[in-house]
Amino acid sequence: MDKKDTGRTAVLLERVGRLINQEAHADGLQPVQWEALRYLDRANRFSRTAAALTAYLGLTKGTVSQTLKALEGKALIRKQQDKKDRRSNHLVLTARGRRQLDRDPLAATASALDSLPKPTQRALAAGLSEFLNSRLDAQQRQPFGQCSDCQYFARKHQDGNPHYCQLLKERLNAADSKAICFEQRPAD
Amino acid sequence: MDKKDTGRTAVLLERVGRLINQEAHADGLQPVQWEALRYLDRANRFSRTAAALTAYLGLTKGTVSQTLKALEGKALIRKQQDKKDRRSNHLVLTARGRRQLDRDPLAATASALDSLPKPTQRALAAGLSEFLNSRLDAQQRQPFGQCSDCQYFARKHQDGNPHYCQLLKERLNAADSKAICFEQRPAD
DNA sequence: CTATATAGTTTCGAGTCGAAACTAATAAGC
DNA sequence: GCTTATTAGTTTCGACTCGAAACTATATAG
Repeated sequence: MDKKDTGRTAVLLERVGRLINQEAHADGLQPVQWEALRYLDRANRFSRTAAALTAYLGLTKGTVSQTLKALEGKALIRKQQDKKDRRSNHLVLTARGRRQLDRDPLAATASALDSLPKPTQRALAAGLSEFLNSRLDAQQRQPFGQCSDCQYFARKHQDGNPHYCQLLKERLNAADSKAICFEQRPAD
Repeated sequence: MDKKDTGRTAVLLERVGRLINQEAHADGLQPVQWEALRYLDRANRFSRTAAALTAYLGLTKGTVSQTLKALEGKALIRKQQDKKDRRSNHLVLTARGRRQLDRDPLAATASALDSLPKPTQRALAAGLSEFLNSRLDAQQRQPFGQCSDCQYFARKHQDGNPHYCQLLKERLNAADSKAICFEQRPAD
């Protein structure tokens, strides 16, 4: 693979991104609105805030605020004020929001991926993940990896006890541990 | 790789697309404007029209018309009326347009790709290409492959002569043959 | 010689996005 | 305590993308 080839691959990435974006218009939702719903579905309870979503998407907070307003208007999410810090809101998927995710247009992408040969699938996933993380790192953006792959994650804190986050000093149940977290820092 | 994994990969694709799009804002040009310049740089002489670009991008002709107007306003392209069919214009990169391509923000993407391990690079390129073609096919969109990989391509039409396109009935020089074509249909 | 198809433009309205100014609540310095 | 950041989030504005639909002009088919 010489320089011309990687240029070719970069164009390929651009085109695939554009294609997916075009397919992501569905049910009257914008691509970025779908992305927000997906995020809220996968983020752990510490990460379901406008600030974390802003970091995840790499947009400005003003832009994200508008997206959330639109989603709230469609009754797909709800804002719930934090008891301790009354500046901040927890974003909650409504039942309707969860139902909306059943019609996620990204399912078409996933099923197209699924019809590729398994080794191709694995290579694609690994390559994309490596590329994404290297770019996020270069831009000093957070990786938003899984909680259980984090350096602050203590597995089975004490025997029989739940897992534990040494940064946020919080207990983590099984679901929490598989969710993505804005504070996540990959272990090694 | 089960269904959940492909869902994960689909999200990865979405995020990478979004990231590249964000990086693609440079020099006062919009991502789609860069994409048009790149297209015009790679398309053969039969494919450098608004109609072909419209098919390539998968947008409506009205939208593409605006993009081209903007590029013409910046003196990066020129429209040149076809002698035979006066409805249609040939799009020509100006010298300035060609110089603009030297500052293509996609170069950052390419160099990030280049720093991945070679096998990862190859797998990524192959996987993306396979995925893209399968989606384009599903949407009945043209693949815009290289002229020389086309079923209408006659290599060295007669000994010592240039290559030849059996669809457009035109001679093809070496550069033409490596360019992308809106009429391209992959051989087998 | 009219019908229709094709290449492209224009106008409009809805939406994304960043910049910057803004409110309100919390944390930090002294 | 009291002032001064800092942080969470909203609002407003302007530039831009995009699709839909109506439009012009040229070419082709019956």
